[in-house]
Amino acid sequence: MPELPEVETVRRSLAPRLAGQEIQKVQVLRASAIAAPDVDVFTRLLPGQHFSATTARRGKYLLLGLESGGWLAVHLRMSGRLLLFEPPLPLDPSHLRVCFYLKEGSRLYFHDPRAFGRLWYIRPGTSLEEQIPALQRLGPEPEDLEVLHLEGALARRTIPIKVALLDQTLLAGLGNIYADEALFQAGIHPLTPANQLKRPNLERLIERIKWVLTSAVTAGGTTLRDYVDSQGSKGRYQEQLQVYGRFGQTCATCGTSIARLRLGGRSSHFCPSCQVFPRA
DNA sequence: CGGACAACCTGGTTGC
DNA sequence: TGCAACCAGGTTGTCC
Repeated sequence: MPELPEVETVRRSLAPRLAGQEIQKVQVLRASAIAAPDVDVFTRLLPGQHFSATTARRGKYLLLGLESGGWLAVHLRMSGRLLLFEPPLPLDPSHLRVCFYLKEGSRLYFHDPRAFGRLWYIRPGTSLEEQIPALQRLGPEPEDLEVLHLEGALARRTIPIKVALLDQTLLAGLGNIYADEALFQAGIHPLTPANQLKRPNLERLIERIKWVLTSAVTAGGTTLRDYVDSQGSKGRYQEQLQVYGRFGQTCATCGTSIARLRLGGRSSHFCPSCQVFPRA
């Protein structure tokens, strides 16, 4: 489900409501939802702790600060949701994976039908990178992305640019929806070998990536099916999608029928006229 | 190292 | 209607 804009929207909707709240009890309904430490340690160390006003996001990882100096880290993967509500539970209880009972009465729910999502408790004084190895391999945030970095990272990569954009070690936070949208806006065909893109094209691509992600954050993310923020509100960026999920519909720029192909196991949507495959 | 692909899970949609 | 096949916003591990 969530890419950078959705994770960021969850962070913003959660931060002010969670700050200062004390965890009274933690109930883990599916052990595999806890990546680290062991479930019994997780449920023992968190009660009594207070959420601080500090939250952060790195790529698609959401980081919730604790006053102890520790962190609760969350990756929503495909279908995860973090919701802060007063009881009763506003969701299908069969997909509830973790429940944090807060002292003031509300509850923080980790709800995840597909069960790919993961939570970590990072002890005070322990580095996030130590507990979450993927964090240290993460590429730059899109807002910090510079053309020289991208050019260097792609120099030996012959994979399609679309597949490269989904590689979180290259660039953190982009997923299938926004990769398709950014390539469309940059006029780049998704099959273009990554190392064939020259600097002007890369500059345009970077600019469009930043634009798409910023616009999507402003719109509160994209809700295709499941995604909602921590208050249950849907995003609105789906109204602005130009290619993703629009197979067979007309391109708003030129009227050509939007095409779809399978790349790296995922669907890619593009306009065959606006996004021209480079000639050898 | 780069690249292709299966695996992890569950539910919704499509097609016969 | 029933049921199999395929699809889904992500990441990781394995194999060549």
